[in-house]
Amino acid sequence: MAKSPGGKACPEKRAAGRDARHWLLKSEPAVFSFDDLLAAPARTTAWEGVRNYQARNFLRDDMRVGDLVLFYHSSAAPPAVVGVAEVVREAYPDPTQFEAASGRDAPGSDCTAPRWLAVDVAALAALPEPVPIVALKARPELAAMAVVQRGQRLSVQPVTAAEFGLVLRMGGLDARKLRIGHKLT
DNA sequence: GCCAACGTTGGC
DNA sequence: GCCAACGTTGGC
Repeated sequence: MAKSPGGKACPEKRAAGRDARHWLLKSEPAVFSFDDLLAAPARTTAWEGVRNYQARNFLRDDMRVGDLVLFYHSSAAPPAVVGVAEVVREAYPDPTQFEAASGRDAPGSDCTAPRWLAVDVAALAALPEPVPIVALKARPELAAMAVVQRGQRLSVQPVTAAEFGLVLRMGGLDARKLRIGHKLT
C-alpha cells in the first residue's frame, strides 16, 4: 500500500479482487512433490511451466509475496492437499519457455515479450494429515472451491481465506501458528 | 468467427 | 485404463 504525499493510503491495483490472498497450486507428485519442495534449497522452487492463460493471469496479476498456498497433489493416490507454502517472489519470465530441453519451450514467445511467467514458492509446513479430495468434497463449506468442481483443470486456483483456514484445520494445522515470512527450520 | 478434431488433464 | 471436460488448433 503506497502512501500519497498527504500520507493517506492509496488503493493502487489492490482494489480489484484483493482479498484473494490464498491459492491452490496443483502438482503431480511424480513430477514434483511437497517433499521435493521441503528438500529444495531454502525450501523454495520456481513455479514454472504454467502454460494456461488463466493460470498465467493469476500469477501475473494477483499473486503477491506473502500469499499463502495450498499444495495439492494431483494424479496421486489419493489426490490431496498435502502442505502449505508461501509466495516468495512475484511473477517473472518463466525461463523454461526459452529452453528447448525443458520440454516446455514456447516458440511463440520471445524474450522481449515473454508470454509465460513463473513465481517462486517456499514450503511452510506439511499438513500433519493430508486432506484428500474426497474429504474436500464432503464439506459443504468447500463446495465452491475450484478443485472440487467437475472438469476443473486449472493448476493455479484462488481460494478464499475461509476455505484456506478450514482446509488447514482439516489437515491438523493451526493457521495461527504459521510463521509467514519466517520459513520454518 | 465458427466449430470439429485433437491433445491434455485428472478423478475414478 | 476409461472417459468427461476443457483448451487449443486449424481449415474454411
